[in-house]
Amino acid sequence: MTLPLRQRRRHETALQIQRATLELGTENGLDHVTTEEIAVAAGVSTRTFFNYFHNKEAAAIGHPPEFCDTDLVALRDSTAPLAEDIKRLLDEHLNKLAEDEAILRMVGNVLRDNEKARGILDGFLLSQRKELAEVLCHRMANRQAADALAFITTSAIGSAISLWEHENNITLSTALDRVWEGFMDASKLLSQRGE
Amino acid sequence: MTLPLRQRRRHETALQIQRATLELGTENGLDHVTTEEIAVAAGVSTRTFFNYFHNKEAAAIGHPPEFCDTDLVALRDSTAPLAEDIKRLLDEHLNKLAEDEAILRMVGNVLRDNEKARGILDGFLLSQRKELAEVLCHRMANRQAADALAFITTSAIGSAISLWEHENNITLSTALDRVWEGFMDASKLLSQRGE
DNA sequence: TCAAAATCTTGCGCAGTATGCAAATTTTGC
DNA sequence: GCAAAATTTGCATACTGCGCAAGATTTTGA
Repeated sequence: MTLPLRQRRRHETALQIQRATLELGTENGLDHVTTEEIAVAAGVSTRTFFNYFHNKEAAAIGHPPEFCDTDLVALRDSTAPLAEDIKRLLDEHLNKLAEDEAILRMVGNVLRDNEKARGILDGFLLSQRKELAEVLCHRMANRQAADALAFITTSAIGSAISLWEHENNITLSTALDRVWEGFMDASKLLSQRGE
Repeated sequence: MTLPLRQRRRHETALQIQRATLELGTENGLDHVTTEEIAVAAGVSTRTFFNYFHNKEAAAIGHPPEFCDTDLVALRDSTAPLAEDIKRLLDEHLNKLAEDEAILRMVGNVLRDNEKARGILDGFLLSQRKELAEVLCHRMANRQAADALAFITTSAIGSAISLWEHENNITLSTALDRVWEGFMDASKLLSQRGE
């Protein structure tokens, strides 16, 4: 836990920049705030801003948490029903996301009307999906099915966050429950009388 | 079929710009080509380029086909098994996409390493997903399940294209078959012993 | 058929984005 | 403390995207 000063500073500055970006960005939309304004608000020079992030959209997204390695291993080796195991992984992951709801909400605001930010987030999801598909391959022979499950799983996270944003008085956790239930219902509907 | 000259011109110029963008973009990556180069290649001024598209990434994506209205109505009103109906919709849609495989392949190239372009495409998919979820709501009580199905459906298109790009000697249609089979398998796996 | 109205193209100018480079500053290890 | 390593910063530069107004083209309607 005792990282060198330099690394702690770096981490902290990155967070400050992300916060400044999100706060200014949620007010009037990220497109209407300049990188210079963000840099000033974060207390660094414009040039330094670009040392931390390639662009303001990346700064808004920041460094979202990845799937926890131990959770992935648990998913790979478990023999419980697949749906239960995946749901457990999602619950764990959402707990991490729920640690800073303020940021999560602001990220949502920015994503709503910024295509570039969505693209950047999409990149993150893509790599998570790949990682997950790799793990799921160990539990099923069919590669395409593993990809499909990975797709369903990662998109459940986004759907849950979206539901949590739009409904009032709902926790992230119950939002995920509702979304997951929807996916389970959808699975049943698709399986019915399928050839 | 006899549109005014102005509209036909407009449509044609848009296509020329898209082609120029994709051809230059696939060579060295879209980031390494300037809007001015694209404009020159397309035979218009830089300013006109921006009259047609907000940015070069949007020019690369162009105006992808949407779900056909009659197909959507058919899906809504059919009483056949849901999986069959959705597959039929997807087949129709992919046929339209397959009409210009050259463009489709170049779009894929550009998307691979351009976040902004992915974000723009994501916006298209989002609206398609909404449209589809609206339709699916008529066939099931559960809103979340409709959203989930819409998600699965639209992502099958992307997966199919991706598979078609990476495997040699495979048609778009058979790529979709494989992907869809994967989704069906995934559905069955999720349904097994689910509470 | 022709002139007015509507629409489109283009050049110019300007604010903002992003990066390379080198000097100044800060942190680290000793 | 001090030299080496890493970081921040200002400056220069190329590119993006759009407002504006002038000029060109197409459509409309008599």
